[in-house]
Amino acid sequence: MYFLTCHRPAGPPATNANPVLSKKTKYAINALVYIARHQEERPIPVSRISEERNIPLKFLESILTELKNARVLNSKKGKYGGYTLNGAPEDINLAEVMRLFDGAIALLPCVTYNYYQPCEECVDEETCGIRQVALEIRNATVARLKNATLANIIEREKKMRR
Amino acid sequence: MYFLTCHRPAGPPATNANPVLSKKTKYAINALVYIARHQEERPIPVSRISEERNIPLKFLESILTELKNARVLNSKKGKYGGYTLNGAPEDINLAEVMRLFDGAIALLPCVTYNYYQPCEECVDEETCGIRQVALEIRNATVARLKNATLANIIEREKKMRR
DNA sequence: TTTTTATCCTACCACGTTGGTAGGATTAGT
DNA sequence: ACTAATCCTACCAACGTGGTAGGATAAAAA
Repeated sequence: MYFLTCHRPAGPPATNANPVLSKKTKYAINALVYIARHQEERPIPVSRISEERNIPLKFLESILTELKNARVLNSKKGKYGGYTLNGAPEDINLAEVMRLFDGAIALLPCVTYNYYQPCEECVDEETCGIRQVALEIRNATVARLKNATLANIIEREKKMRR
Repeated sequence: MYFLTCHRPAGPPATNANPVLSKKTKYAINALVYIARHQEERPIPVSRISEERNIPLKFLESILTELKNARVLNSKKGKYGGYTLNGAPEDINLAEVMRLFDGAIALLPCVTYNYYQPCEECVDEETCGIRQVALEIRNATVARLKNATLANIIEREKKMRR
């Protein structure tokens, strides 16, 4: 799978690296995968995930609280408390998580579903060529993100290890 | 083409609309399309594009200068000066423009080509399941963006008008 | 019932990026 | 010389990101 290797060759100075996913979202995904992997045991406390995945404790705390409020996680307070998944690993996907923290998944605000708003500078949205491209990209991206459930990610990682 | 309609129904409060493309990039694309459409005439001054497409003059000025420095546009100074495309409309695509202004096109910094850098929190990049998903999305997105040349966008818009 | 170990809640803040504005220097046709 | 363009430097307000600090609350174990 040659296309999996994309280490940077000699080339442009690599200034402006501006990835789409916020750290918050990445932390959230990492934590969810971790929890999904260790489901059989007791609820998992934030402190453990923080140590194992090297995520700032208090920041991660706020993230998991948010996931709990969104009903992605269950929480149990007190000693031996912690977090568990609210659904099956097959039912939690990256689209959901990204939408929760980073909002819309789209190049343009006018092609989002949950957060629609027009482009101010747009003269005619119905015949806007850029919009069409953005819409196709959005549809393809969302489809892939929905397919990427926690179970799917764990499965992928198992395959890669061999 | 039902999937082209995506106006927002009753639902979540539509707070966090966080599209990927910066205004700078959108302005750039709009300006480029405009210039491509009016190529036959004299070089096109910033002021005209600013008025017609409703883009702040001084801001657009800086954008077009940047496009010129990147050799996407030619400029001609002085009276009756302005901007012209440096290449054919078939040879200027959205991937190029986006990379110029917004940098990498990717969900994660570890799947970018020109701007590669590892995820700090990543334990093992080679077997990272999230990375695989992000890489597939990147490849699909870049392919579509490269296909979206100025000529292609104009063609799309012509079709839509009918 | 006290201690321990969790979640949960509110407030705060430094830093960088975005989306501009202002003012003028330079260049080139008429 | 005038006019109409690009080009260049500097500045700035507002906002989002990525945190930190400190404690209130809850529950299980001792």
